[in-house]
Parts: sequence; C-alpha cells; structure tokens
Amino acid sequence: MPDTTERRPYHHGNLRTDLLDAAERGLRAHGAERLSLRDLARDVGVSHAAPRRHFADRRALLDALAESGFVRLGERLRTAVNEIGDEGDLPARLHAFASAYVRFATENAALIGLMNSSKHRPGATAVAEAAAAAFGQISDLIQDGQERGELEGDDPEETGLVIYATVLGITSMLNSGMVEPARLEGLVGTAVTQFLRGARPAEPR
Amino acid sequence: MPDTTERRPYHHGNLRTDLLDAAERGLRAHGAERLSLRDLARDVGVSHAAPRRHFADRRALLDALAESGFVRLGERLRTAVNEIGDEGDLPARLHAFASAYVRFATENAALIGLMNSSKHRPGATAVAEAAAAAFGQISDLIQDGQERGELEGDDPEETGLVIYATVLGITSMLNSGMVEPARLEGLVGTAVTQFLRGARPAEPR
DNA sequence: ACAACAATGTTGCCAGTGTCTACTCTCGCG
DNA sequence: CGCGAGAGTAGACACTGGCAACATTGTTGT
Repeated sequence: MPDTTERRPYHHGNLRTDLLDAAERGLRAHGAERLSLRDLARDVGVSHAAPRRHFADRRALLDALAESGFVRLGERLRTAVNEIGDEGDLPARLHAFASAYVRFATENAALIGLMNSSKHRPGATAVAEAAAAAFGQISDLIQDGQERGELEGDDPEETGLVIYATVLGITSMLNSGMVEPARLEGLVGTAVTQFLRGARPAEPR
Repeated sequence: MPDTTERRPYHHGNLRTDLLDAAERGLRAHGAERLSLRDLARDVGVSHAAPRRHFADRRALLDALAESGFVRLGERLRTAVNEIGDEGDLPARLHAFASAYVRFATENAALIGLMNSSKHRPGATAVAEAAAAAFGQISDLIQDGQERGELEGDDPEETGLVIYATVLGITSMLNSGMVEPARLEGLVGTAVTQFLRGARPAEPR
C-alpha cells in the first residue's frame, strides 16, 4: 500500500498567487480585518513564515489584493462600456459604466472596501496607478461626449471624477448598510439621469 | 516631603468617556487599525481589562466612536445650513451643506473612514440612527426646494441620497489619495452646480 | 559535472493583542 | 451596619505579526 500522505515539494511553486486567492476567499468570508497571514499560510499548506518571502508585510498583502481588484474592476468597466457598441449613445454607455461598477462592488463588497480605504503606503504606486486606470475610462467617456456635442461642460476629468465619486458613494452607503440593496437600481438610475440632465447642452429658446 | 506618586482612586469616575477621548486621539494619530484596547487602558491609567466593563468588544468601542462621529457631523451640518439663513436660497444652502461635510471629513479623515466602513454589527441600531439623522437633513433641504418650486424631481429622499453619496465619494477618494486636497473646493463646486443644473425646473420655451 | 549562489520554505522565538474567568475594592441603599 | 451590585484588577490562553537563523531547492557560470 503506497503512502497516502501527500508529499508536498519543498518549493510550493506559485505561493504568491495561491496566497492571494486564499486571501480573497478569506476576505469574502470574514472581511479584511480578520485576515491573518498565518491563517492563509495554513490554508495553502505552508509554514507561517513563508508568506513573508512574497509580502513584506500584512499591509503589502492587502495592497496587492487591492491592486488586483482595481485591475479586474477596470476590465469589467471596459467590457461593459464596449458591449454597448462603439458609437452607442452616451446615456447608455454611462449607465452601463455605473451599473457595472455597482455590480462589481456588490459582488465584491469587502474587496471594494479595501480598495477605497487602503491608504496605500508611501511607495505603493502600483495600486494608485491601477485605480487611475480604472477611473480614467469615465473621463474618456465624458470627453467623447463633449467632443460630439452631446455634453456640455469644461473639464472632462473633473466631471468624470464627480460621477465616479457618486457611484463610489452609493456603493459605500450600500455596503455600510445605510441603504438597502433593493434601492440600488433606482439610485444609479437617478444618479445618471440627474447628471445627464445637468450636462446636456442648453436647448435653443 | 509628601508622596508625589499620585494615588488614583479605585474607581476612575468616567472611564467610558475618557476612553473614547483617548481612542479619538489614537485614531487621529495612528488610524483605526492599530487602535488597541490595552493601549487605551494604559493611556487612561487603568488595568488592561477595565475597558471591558464599558465596551463588550473592540468592535463596540469602534462603533461608539463612529456613533459619536455621526452625531457631531450632524450638528456641524445643521449649523452650517442654518447659518445661511432660514429663507436663504437653495443653492447657497446646498453648497454650505456639502462644504461642511467635506470640511468635517478632511479634519477627521480616519474617523470618517471608520464611520463609513463600519459594518455595524447586527444589534447596533444606535450608529445607524445617528447616520440617518445626519443624512436626513439633506432630504429635508431637497423637499423644501421642491415645495417652493426651486427644484424639480420626484422622490426627495432618493435625490438627497444621491447628493450625499456624491459628497461622500469625493471625500473617500480624497482620503484614499486618489485626488489631491487642492482640488477639493473645485470638486464640491462642480458637483453642486451640476446637480442644480439637472434639478432646476425646465425653462418655458 | 559541479560548486557557488540566490530563491524559497521552515522552525523557533518575542512582544503584543483580544477575550475570558476569578478575584477585589468601593459606594450606596436597605 | 452589612451587603450586594457596579467598577476595576490580575492572571491565563490562544492567537497574531514580525524577526532571525537554518534547511532545501533551482539555477547558473565555469
């Protein structure tokens, strides 16, 4: 009878990604606060000090998690907007953007909380860049609309920032329990239409 | 020579409030994550298990902190709006509201983060109520505007929620470093005017 | 082929922490 | 006056993050 005790190799192979996966599961299950490096090490089947080779710090692990979150969020937003069609009307694309953001945020509540709360340590430019990339898309959208005359306004980045902030705020209120999930759809709807009403070019008298 | 070792009484007197004060200082200094009950106990000069008589849990302490934050925020918002004058024009009052919120949030960055991230435990109705009280003011403002015909729209609570979310989102982006402090003024300005443009009654053709 | 070396994991340790239980002190009330 | 409830103390336990010293493996230059 062969030995059933699985003999793991000394080198795990891809500890880093496995740790991140386990971390994300833990995040989803118990929140970021009680996410312990030692626990993750146990989950992956590795000694308690092993993670240190890949993450200098608990904070570093969380930052990496946040960064990967921003990357995936960015992808989701991009595909959501693109699915509408390249020359689709702006309102639809805006709504798709906001809707996709909110969906991502509800499906990954703890992760989004981590992303926003993460006061990334001084050197962590990676997470900031990923966030900027995700956010930048809306500025492009706005600029597009302005160039085509569908929108009025001056600074596309500034207005984009405001929209992004609105959606972010909505999900934040949702995740902290200030508003019930059932109201989500309605909220993003009024937010987007409110914005569009405010940004449309003045009708000729 | 008299004994200089201050003889503290066995009963501290008002441990609870002193702990909260110390906690707020710690919050401001080091953030919520590294806020240790034992540390607070030391600060106040009391044994490490004493806080337990007043806060069942670390979480309970944080919740109490968040609640007090909402109460104070509510007061600040109220006075800010009232200072404009009882019959003052709506744009000015809205701007005052948003401005006061943002100011509070920047002056108490860590606290506001705690307030928003605090997924208050099941029983904690107190913090939710305090939050609702703070937020409710904007709904009243909107409703007022609608009744006087200065604003168009249907559900005042819903639009109030959207505005609140916008301001909340702006401060969140600020505190997480996605936007520089210098842009704050401009952002709340465009947010408010954007909203007002969208919510004003249609001009007669 | 092989020695040196850099990566990657492991064990052991330390200072802290939150929480629990049992004990002690003090004040106020019958 | 005594005594019980409230408020603070002391000790223990399981756990955590971080560090240092050691072990094992993959790689690479010669």
